[in-house]
Amino acid sequence: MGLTKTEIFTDQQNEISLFAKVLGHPARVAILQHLFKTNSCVCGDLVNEIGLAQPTISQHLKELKYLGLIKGNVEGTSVCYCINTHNWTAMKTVMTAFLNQDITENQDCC
Amino acid sequence: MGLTKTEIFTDQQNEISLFAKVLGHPARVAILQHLFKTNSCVCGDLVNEIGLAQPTISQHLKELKYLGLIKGNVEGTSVCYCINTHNWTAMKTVMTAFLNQDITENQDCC
DNA sequence: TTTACTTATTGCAATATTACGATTAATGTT
DNA sequence: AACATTAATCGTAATATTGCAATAAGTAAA
Repeated sequence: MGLTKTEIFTDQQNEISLFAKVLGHPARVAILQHLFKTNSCVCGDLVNEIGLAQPTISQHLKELKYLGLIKGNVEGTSVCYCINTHNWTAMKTVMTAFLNQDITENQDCC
Repeated sequence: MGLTKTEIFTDQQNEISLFAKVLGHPARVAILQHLFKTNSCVCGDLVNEIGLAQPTISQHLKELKYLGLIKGNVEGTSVCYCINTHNWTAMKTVMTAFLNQDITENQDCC
């Protein structure tokens, strides 16, 4: 099937998994790290920085944009991409809450 | 192709994306949340709790185990699964460091 | 307007993921 | 041993993802 049954999970579970999924590819991790490092960036830079073809990078950027983690503005013939700090912070809040679930002393039972 | 070019990324980028990837399915998020909530759990409980078939749950458990986030011990005819707190903490450290990258004031340039 | 430059989109091939029925393996019970 | 119970594995179908060549679309400069 390859089709995730999202309807049987809570909105929260689906939200966490969607955020995690978009971070689940090293190219997208690399893109985000590069945007954090340089503050501002055009797509061409990313094609040079990362070793993937331009259409591939463009596709990854599209996914990051769809989830709202980055935004892009046209600047002449190129496009300036950067982190959407508001949405990044919101994502961080969701993910951190999940990662910081209480590990009680009863864990590691087996 | 469907084949990720891991060789062109850093070990850190690949590690982050692997952790994120395993969290990138709501069933695995739900399994982890259930293990956190109950401290100890057999697979049968998870099949009842989550609405997926037993082989599907078993497959998701296998992936979580492969990444080291959970461990399972045989207890009679059933298997007791629980969070591997040591590895969970290690994963949390890696992911938190990525999520907490500095957002400088120069961000949101576009 | 022609040319150059940059990014997006399309189309496609290859691999990966998700899900589950059927079966197997492993253990406990009678 | 025969049976019951539980989880893992196998096999398979359907969908998703990744990657890129080719092309299109958009803007700037000559």
